Amino acid sequence: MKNNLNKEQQKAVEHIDGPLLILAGAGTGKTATITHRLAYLVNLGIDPSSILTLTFTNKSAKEMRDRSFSLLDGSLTSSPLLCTFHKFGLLFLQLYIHKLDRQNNFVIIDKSDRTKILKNIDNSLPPSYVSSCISEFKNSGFLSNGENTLSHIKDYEKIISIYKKYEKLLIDDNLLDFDDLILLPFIIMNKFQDVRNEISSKYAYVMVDEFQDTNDLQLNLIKQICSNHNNICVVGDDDQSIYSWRGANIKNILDFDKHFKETKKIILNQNYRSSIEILDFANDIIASNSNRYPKHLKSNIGNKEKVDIIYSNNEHEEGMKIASIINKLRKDGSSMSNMAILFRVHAISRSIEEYLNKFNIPYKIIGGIKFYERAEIKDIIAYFRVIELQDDFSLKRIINVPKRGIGKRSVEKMEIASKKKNMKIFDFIVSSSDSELDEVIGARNRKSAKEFAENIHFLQDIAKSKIKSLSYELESSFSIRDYYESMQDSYNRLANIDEFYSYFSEYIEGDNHSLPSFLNDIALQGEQDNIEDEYLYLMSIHASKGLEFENVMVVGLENGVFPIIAEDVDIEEERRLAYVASTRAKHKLTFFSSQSRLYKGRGTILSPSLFLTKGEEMPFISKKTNNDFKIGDVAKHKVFGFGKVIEIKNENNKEKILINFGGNKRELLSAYVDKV
DNA sequence: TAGAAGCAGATTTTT
DNA sequence: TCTGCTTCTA
Repeated sequence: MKNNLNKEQQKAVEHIDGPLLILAGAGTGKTATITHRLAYLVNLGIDPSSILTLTFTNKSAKEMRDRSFSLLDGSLTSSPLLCTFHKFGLLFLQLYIHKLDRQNNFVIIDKSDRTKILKNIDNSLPPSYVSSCISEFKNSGFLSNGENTLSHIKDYEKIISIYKKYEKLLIDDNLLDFDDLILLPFIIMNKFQDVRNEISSKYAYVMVDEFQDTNDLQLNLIKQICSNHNNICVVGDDDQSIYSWRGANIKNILDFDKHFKETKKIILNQNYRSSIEILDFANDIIASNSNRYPKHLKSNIGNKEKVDIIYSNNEHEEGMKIASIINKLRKDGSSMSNMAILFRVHAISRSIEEYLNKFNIPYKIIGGIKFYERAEIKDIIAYFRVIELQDDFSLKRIINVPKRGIGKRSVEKMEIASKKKNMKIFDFIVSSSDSELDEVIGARNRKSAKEFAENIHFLQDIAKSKIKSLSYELESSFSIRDYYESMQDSYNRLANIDEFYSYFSEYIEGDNHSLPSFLNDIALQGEQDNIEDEYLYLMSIHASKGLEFENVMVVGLENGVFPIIAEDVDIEEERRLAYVASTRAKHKLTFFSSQSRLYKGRGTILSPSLFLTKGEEMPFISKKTNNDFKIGDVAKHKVFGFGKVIEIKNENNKEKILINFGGNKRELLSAYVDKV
């Protein structure tokens, strides 16, 4: 097996039994190490199918699969399982969900489906808030009928009651949300020792990527899987833990040796990505954190390109500067995809876009609505699901799309009537006589419901006999194209649908690929944001994790923007974000900081981020008391200069003064203005 | 049932 | 300031 690993990486690769924690700093060859280890185990004669590797994203699962398979030169006798946590949960539940008296023809719902369901149950609390509470419950191992440690939550009683209704609805319709894909496997293994033993002996070697991002439930799941052997190898970087707000618990990696006794720890320090200058800066930032394993990244790449900090007076000046720098790089022949613009909050990208447009710089923003979250795609998927499963949830989505007169009330009536008969709505439509159905929804709606069911039956036959033409037949049976054609934004919608169809036909032509497996696969499929050469990419720092660019520009380095300053914000996590952003850069790193910015609809005066000033100056959260201004006093402001105080008022215990700066009147908090 | 008008809320979003 | 959602109106 060819390899050019360093000593520490090699040590990690050759560790076989017992818990191993690999602390891999940014750019230290984490993926190389994990994939080499996988190949190493296989080359020792260990059955590949007994090796389980878990990741968080489809993208990294694919990358690891490709890399480890290429190391193995096709010498595999069986396949190692290398997939996301959620995919593992899905595969598990297909085999074992019957233990909970549920069937394995479940449908996976996404976040917006869940919000919609919650809204229908009770709209008196914000559904998104309830949704995140439910996630929190599920991810801390809370069961709908069990105990919990979260009773301090606001509106607790009410949320629990919504939660119980929600769970009942999921069970009745055999739906699973994303959290269930982890929670239910945990519950099953926890309850049934035989299953736990079976799984643990099947997967005798377990690896987990990005371990710093695991939540409590995932850790517990891993413990179950490893209960027979403790052969657990995790890779991660506590300094890159930036998902605490999604339940990720940094303690999982910091206290790893408490969870798994006799852990061997290997630290990868040698960075192969960034220049010394960039690493010095990044090391310097992260060194201020106390919740971390002390470590210091090293690099042999010196290029004498300093880390730049560029200040601007406002966001326009900043946009202009960024666009001209990029334009110059482009003229010098640099590929657009070698550069990236990163920000903490999407809201500040607008002003930059304005100037990129002015300079004709082609760019793309990563983030926003994902392909599979688009309404038109979800509609088509719902049709496919009705064809395959006839589940109520999908049926309700499309029974009136395109409009066929079966409105909300009619659906409600059918739902009640079908529940009485313990049937799916679809089966109720099919099996009821005309007069029975007329009693529920009236003759006119009965006609279109029956017609709908006939069309679905026809498509079911197509799915069996010539599945390749399913999308074509779906189009013509339901005039779906006409429906979207009439909508605004029809061009994009139709293009999305076409893309979906072509993905479907590609998929279906593969080996052993059926409609059910297609539906399961796409349920967990995120968008593959492939970086294309001809575009400059703009993205949040979160979205940049795992990527690298020659030239990285980070904008909005101002207290209150980055770092965000608020009561519930963990400044250490903000610092980790600064660390992640910095370590994306290979050759050149530039920070932009503006003295004012139009933010949340207001022109705001801002001070340079404490990540740049090392915390020497933090007026945004300063305890400075109000100045004792009088009308007529001369005041000095760091940006607006000298002016005369013309009005003083007190609002919410804050002194505000109106100052005349040479004809320009501005109202400012007096704590930000000096008396002269 | 589409469009207007009014309103709150604005951090990140691997599955 | 802008967006997305709810409520109102024709």
